[in-house]
Amino acid sequence: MTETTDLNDMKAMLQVPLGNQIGRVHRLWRSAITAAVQSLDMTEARWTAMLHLQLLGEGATQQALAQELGIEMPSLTRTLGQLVELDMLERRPHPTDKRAHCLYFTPAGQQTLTKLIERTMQIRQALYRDLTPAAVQQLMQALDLMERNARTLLATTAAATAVEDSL
Amino acid sequence: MTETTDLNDMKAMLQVPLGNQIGRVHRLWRSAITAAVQSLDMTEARWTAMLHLQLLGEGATQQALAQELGIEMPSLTRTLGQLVELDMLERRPHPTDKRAHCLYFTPAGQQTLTKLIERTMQIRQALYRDLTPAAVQQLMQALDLMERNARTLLATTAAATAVEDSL
DNA sequence: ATAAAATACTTAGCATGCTAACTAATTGCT
DNA sequence: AGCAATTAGTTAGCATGCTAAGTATTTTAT
Repeated sequence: MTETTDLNDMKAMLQVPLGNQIGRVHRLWRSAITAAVQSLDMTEARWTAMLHLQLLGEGATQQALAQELGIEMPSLTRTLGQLVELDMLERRPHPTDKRAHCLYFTPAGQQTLTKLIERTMQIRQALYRDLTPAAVQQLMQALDLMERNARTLLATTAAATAVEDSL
Repeated sequence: MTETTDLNDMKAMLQVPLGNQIGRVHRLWRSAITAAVQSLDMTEARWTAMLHLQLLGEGATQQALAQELGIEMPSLTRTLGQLVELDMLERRPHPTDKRAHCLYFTPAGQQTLTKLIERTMQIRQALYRDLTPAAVQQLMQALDLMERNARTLLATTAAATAVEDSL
């Protein structure tokens, strides 16, 4: 009996469009942030870059920041260009590597950062409403697992699919 | 002591860049799918529309499908245009409402759908690897909660921010 | 019965992710 | 030392979400 139930559970699990739910929550979360910070000339990509630069510490390279954010360099390049244009950040030459740039906040950027931290804290609070710290923890762990699984999958799928289609 | 710990937990929770993790997993999940179905001329938006049309049943309107997908009409219009172009779907006039279109699979669309179902099942299986059905369930519940919270927040934030900024 | 409001859909254009392809600098191998 | 491979960054262009604004139809309210 238990075994049957487990199998059913497993089957049911595969029907759940979890990926879509993740996408939906991501879009909503993005909207919520955008609404809260647009008056600071900030968009999702911009405030994310600002906050994560602070986490890494000023002086980080673009490469390091891209890694931290989990996005590709070209995506970041565009956003950083905007932030420089807005006088939030500046790119300084790397002390030893002439290819690399190091990122620093401008005074205006520092001010904006402070407000940003305040507001995103508030938004997180609202989004996590009714979620226990334990639940957030679990959520994070489950997402980490899915991230690892996805990376593994990506490393192997392309080739396999090509073979399959040639049949 | 317990109280202090709870407060610390709460504070720690607010530091977690969960939103970013959600975005990251979403992008990876999208990549995994795209890799698996690109040989069918399918992209994330396209296969999602196909599968959810099947869930709703043929004959659904675009509006109904947009709701099911959790996206806005213009996003869906574009994707449906592509699917019609690819001879996967057709838009037929609604029997009573001249504004609306009803969606149906073409024979080619039916065939593609079958393969799509197979492959996405496989991918889900891979992504859920090491996650128990209970964990998936919890993940889904937590995401639902966050979705509701985000919707509530969105309904109120814009106005509040405007006021705050005027100070 | 008719004018106003709402609804289904489309079109146009922005934001942000991506890959592909390029330059310039660094590292590594012989 | 010198050429090949790698790495940091950029540019160009696609995919897919969005909002704003327009058209045609339907519903609602007077």
